Amino acid sequence: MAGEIVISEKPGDTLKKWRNIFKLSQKNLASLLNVKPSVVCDFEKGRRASPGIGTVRKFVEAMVEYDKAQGGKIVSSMFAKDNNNAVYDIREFNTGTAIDKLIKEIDGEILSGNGDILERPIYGYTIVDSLKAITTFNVFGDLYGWSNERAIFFSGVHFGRSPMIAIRAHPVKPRVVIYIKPKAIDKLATKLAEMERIVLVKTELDEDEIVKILKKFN
Amino acid sequence: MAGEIVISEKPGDTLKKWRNIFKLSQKNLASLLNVKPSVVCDFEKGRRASPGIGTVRKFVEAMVEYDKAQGGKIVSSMFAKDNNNAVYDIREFNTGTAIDKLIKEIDGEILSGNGDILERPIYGYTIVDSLKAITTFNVFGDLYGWSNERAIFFSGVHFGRSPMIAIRAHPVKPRVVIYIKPKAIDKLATKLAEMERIVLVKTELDEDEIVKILKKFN
DNA sequence: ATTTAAATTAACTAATTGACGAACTCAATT
DNA sequence: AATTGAGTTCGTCAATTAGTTAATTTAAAT
Repeated sequence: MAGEIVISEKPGDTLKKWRNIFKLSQKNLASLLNVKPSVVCDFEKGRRASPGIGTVRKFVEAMVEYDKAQGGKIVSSMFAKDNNNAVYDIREFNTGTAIDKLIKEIDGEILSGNGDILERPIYGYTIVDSLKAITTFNVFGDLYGWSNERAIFFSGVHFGRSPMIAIRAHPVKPRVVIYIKPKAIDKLATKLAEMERIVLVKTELDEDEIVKILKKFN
Repeated sequence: MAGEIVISEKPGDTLKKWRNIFKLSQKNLASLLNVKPSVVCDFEKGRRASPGIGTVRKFVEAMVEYDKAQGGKIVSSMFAKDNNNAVYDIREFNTGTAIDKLIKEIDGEILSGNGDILERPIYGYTIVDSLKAITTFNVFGDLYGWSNERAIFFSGVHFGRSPMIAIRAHPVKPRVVIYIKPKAIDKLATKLAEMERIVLVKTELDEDEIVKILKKFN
């Protein structure tokens, strides 16, 4: 939404489009923003060719909040992630974190990967239930946040075979794959990790502990 | 990327993060933008609390173009859609188009849906090969662009059963489903469409013709 | 044909941005 | 110890934005 507005040729048109989707009049939206309706019009008509991102944010937030107050129909149909409880947590960092530093923090054991790959920075992570991830339709598209310079945690791992096969099949690859309390590690998993030059790690911490630790990163 | 910058608490930090991902120095990026390095720094350090979206766009575009010139490594690993040829076309409109108007334009026959639902506006469409869509991992997550107020075209339809079942299973639903040259129409398909209050349509035009027609919409 | 609501336009401030350039810090080389 | 390079800080200034009021046009609905 915000991204579309910024990138679009005519931000005003896109703003208007969204206002319509949220079924708001200019007056209506203006009052949510505590400004006069003419302001809304000016932006939509492109009189302000390049609004500040603060303004865009205000617009977006006002509409989303309004929708939330009405029961959140529109937004919840847009981001149906809630229904998809395969993803346990997903977050982006603002500064890069070296892979080996992350591994140390979560008390991880390296199964595959060495040398300078371990010093590469990553910029986010995803924690996902491997079974649900594979059985659910829309997971693999949403698994990756903004960049693929990230870590993916899999919980509910038996032998670690399926997750690596899925990664192998998927065009976008993470830098690090971490198995949470795996029962065992299949040979093929490490082999595939090597082929893809992905750092493969296991940890005995559980999801909650991991999230708590990763909160420290920014 | 652009969206993340706009939304983030500290746009400067996020800009910096992306500059690092693209492996550019401030000086380097500045020269791509034809400005002095101090300008880049001022933005990253947040001296301009709310830069204009034009500025953000310039930054993003400069980095993406630079990457493209280098072979597009970073961007292509981010957006790996090309590899996924299940999606034939996907686009957003800026203004809403009434469903019945669209149906008329593509010479469609309504199989399910009536009354005021047909006047609802939609804001985009996706054309997808139904077989590939179902066999490919990451399609159903990416099928929807920015809003679900859209039409989905399925090509390669035999009885129209599987696509509707998939839609039934998926948490986000389109407003209109259009089968391109279906061999036949399963009863269950129309029943499911009614249940979901989705307008179901068939057309005898092929993908190319449809795209050509939809180009007119904005 | 009238009325009303919604949207657009215009004229005008005050605040902020977008840009420069010069001076400065802080590591890393040499 | 001197030099380079990357990044930071800041005073300055024209251009633009964010906002106001008020008048005007468009579009719907009686």
